[in-house]
Amino acid sequence: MIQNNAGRPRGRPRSFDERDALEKATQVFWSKGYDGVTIDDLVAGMGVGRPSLYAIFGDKRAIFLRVLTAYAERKGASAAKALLSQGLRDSIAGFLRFAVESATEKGSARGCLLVCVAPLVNDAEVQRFLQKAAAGGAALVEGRFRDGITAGEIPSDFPVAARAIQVTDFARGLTMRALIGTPRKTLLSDAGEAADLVLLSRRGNAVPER
Amino acid sequence: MIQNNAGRPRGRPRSFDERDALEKATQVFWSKGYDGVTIDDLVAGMGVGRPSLYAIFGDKRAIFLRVLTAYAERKGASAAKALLSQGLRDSIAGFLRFAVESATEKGSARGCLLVCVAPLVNDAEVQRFLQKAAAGGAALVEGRFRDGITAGEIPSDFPVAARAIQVTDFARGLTMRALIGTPRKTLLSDAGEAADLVLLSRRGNAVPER
DNA sequence: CTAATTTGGAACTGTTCGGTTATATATTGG
DNA sequence: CCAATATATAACCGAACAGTTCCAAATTAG
Repeated sequence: MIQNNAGRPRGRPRSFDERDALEKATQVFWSKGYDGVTIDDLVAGMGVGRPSLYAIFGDKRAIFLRVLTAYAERKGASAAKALLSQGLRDSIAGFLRFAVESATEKGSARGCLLVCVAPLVNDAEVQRFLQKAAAGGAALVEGRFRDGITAGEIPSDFPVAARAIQVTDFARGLTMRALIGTPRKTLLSDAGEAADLVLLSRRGNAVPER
Repeated sequence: MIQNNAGRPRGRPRSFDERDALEKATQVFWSKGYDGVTIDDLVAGMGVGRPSLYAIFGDKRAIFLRVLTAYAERKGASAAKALLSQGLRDSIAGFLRFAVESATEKGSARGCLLVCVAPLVNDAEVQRFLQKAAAGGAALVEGRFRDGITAGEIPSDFPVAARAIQVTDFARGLTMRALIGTPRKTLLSDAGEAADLVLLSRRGNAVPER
């Protein structure tokens, strides 16, 4: 009773790290899609034995939900960081560049779990989650636009909500094109031009570079 | 030997129409995704017996390739038609509106076989096809922009290639959002704003309505 | 009407899959 | 060292699946 604080949990210790196993599961779903993944794929990819997998993580759907939330959290944090660049144009360009880079990273599958694979999962809870995530992403960008207004980088009548959605739609488009094999170079260039476009004022003058 | 021109092909007549069966197969793949579809799904959905299915259409991959090409042809033709509206802004808006409407049609699955489903198919031939289709779509829009220059609707230095790609990226973004359940109304509104955006001149004045 | 031809339906076969069970292994508590 | 606990490995089971075979049904040719 006294010895067991911070002590190990009693029985045979696990041969895997739970977070690490979930990250590996992310790659499995990411590369094969939800329906394309079998339990054996997860067992092999996660380095967790079948019974342990069921006992600790649950079935395929439960694993996917955990993977999805963890992935969304990480990606959301990175995206928010990308938006923090000095200068509005660099922030938006950074956001889109991040989308492209993470969708074309070597050693990982192309595309994005949130953008490309999760939407095809036929599950109400997943769909709700994606709607929340999409709204969150747009809100993040919209917030950066608002800050840009405060900082005088864009006029106060800048249509922040509409442009924020357009930025996220661009991210989706670029990410889907990454999935079909469009080269990173092309997408990075397109991301830059998209950033320029969404910063055009309605009256038409491009936002000046900082 | 003389009677048999235009005559029926000899044995027991088919109980299904080949084109119709392929259209039904389209809906099956569209709603369930490639990996989510079993042969029994196709048998049930197409109204074709299992042995006939294999004999006439081949296996799942072969069916999907036929479905994909037929779908792309139809969709490409419809998209081209949508681009033919009088006035450039109506053309681009019509293109995006068509994307949204076909991705939110009642009685059909949401999203788009080309944009949402096919990119996840792990198949080199499918990927090549999608790259061609993507390039074709962008070329279609770019051609419309060029016509707009000729007609004096946009200045001659309008960045036709970049904006064409942006239009197709918007279409992808809108279509993916349709898939996760974004309401048609919202998407239609966003499509309109996207059309406005891509028609802004680089110096910033919106293209005047015709 | 009969033979030939083609499709349709049902059943069959070997494989893969999801999930569970039985048992061996590693660790803590006493 | 022994009991208790927790994980790992392997094997197992029924269901689902892909693809084929067999035979009945429908049609044409003669």
